[in-house]
Amino acid sequence: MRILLMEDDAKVMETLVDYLELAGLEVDCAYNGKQAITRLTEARFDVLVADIMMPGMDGISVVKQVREQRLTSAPIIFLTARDELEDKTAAFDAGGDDYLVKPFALEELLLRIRALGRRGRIAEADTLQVGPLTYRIESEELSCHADLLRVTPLQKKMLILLMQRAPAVVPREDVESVLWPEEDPPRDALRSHVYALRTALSKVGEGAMLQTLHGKGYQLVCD
Amino acid sequence: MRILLMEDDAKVMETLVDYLELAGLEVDCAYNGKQAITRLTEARFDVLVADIMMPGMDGISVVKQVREQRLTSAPIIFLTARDELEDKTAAFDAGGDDYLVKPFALEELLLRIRALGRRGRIAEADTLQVGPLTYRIESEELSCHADLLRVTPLQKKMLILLMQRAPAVVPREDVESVLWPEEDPPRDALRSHVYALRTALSKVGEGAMLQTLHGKGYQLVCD
DNA sequence: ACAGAGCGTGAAGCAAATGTGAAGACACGA
DNA sequence: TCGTGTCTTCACATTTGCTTCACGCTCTGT
Repeated sequence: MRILLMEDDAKVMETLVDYLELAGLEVDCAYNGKQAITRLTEARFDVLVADIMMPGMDGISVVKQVREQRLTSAPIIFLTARDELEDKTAAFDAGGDDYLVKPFALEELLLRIRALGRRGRIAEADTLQVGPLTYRIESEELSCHADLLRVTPLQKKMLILLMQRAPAVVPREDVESVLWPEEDPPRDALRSHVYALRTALSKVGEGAMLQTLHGKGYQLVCD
Repeated sequence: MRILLMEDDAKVMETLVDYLELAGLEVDCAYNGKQAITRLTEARFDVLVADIMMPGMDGISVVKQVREQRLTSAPIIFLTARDELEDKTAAFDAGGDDYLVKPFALEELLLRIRALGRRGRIAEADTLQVGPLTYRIESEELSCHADLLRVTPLQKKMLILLMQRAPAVVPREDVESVLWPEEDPPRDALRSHVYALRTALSKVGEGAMLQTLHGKGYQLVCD
């Protein structure tokens, strides 16, 4: 089971990682919200564990963004030092699934991770499919019909995002914040990448799948 | 959202039922394990809430049986007076999804019910339909009969509003405040948009659906 | 029936968003 | 060091969508 930890305190992080790895989980770390979002676009996780108090962007905002952009459907467990009902409400409203108040037993965190992970893992797929497009998650291969799609890393990231959200319209801002999580998005780059991706899709006869919705964003359509 | 409560204490049960029903949930009661299993074979629930201490058959055994027999895949929340880690381990092992120690705030129970219920719930209606018109909410596609309806964003917004309220008459002021929520509505724009929308509907043979009520507003009619 | 307001119709104009393609900037490995 | 692949920028063309305007028709109340 793969876990993503969001925690700014290096010491706490180390304790958590040690314990969870000892328990046989694969653990990945993010020390702030931006790192977390980046990791989420790169890999798949079964459960997210987020400290609510983090510098720059608090955990709740991160989770809100993650849920709104549907970066993952994995369950999320919040950690916090405060035991106030308002905090809990905010956490659950943001899309959290569980809430642990410090200090807590590490065993209990493990229990709750396993309980939530068990739930989501049932319906996990190993490929993403939209019409003739296929993305094999393990090998990270993109293909259309039977042909391998040759695209650059950024274009691949963009196409995967569109496939994850298909057939929904993905706002341009969402695409930008996934492609450039750290900095401000470059001025005209997105247009060029969309153009390039569409050209690549045209070569396998599916250029029309990538639609622009003027003023809104982009969308993958079938037929 | 439908909840099944398993609780042997009638007083506690009453408190829980009152609170949860006030919060808008549909609540069903079982005073022991056998009743619970019976109810589970009769109806579908989104979340189960089980007191661990119940006479005859304790909550954990009930849940074990429920999970083994796959009577439901709905998430289960345990209630208990004991805050021992072994109890929690047993609860999660049995197939529980959450664990609340008495005394707890009713609000917190509600939060956790909602968090878990949200996860499993069947998707809400995903299309809007008025006569031959269909709006697929996820892909944001408008179609008439089988043809895709090509309209501009503002026209789309207007048509969706009319569909949502159909067959009611929508006052012009309402349309304007939806189309231009921030500023004052432009002087003659609405008329042009209605005209354009009606033209678009005519192309698929449904121009007559969009009716004008002189001095009142607009309306979608079928036949 | 009459005046005035509301509405239909179609064209025109404008600003913003997007498409397009080439050229430059940059990092990285051979 | 060079070459390669990738990302970004820029300039220009094109499209899209919104608003305005002019003109004539329709409806409503008196």
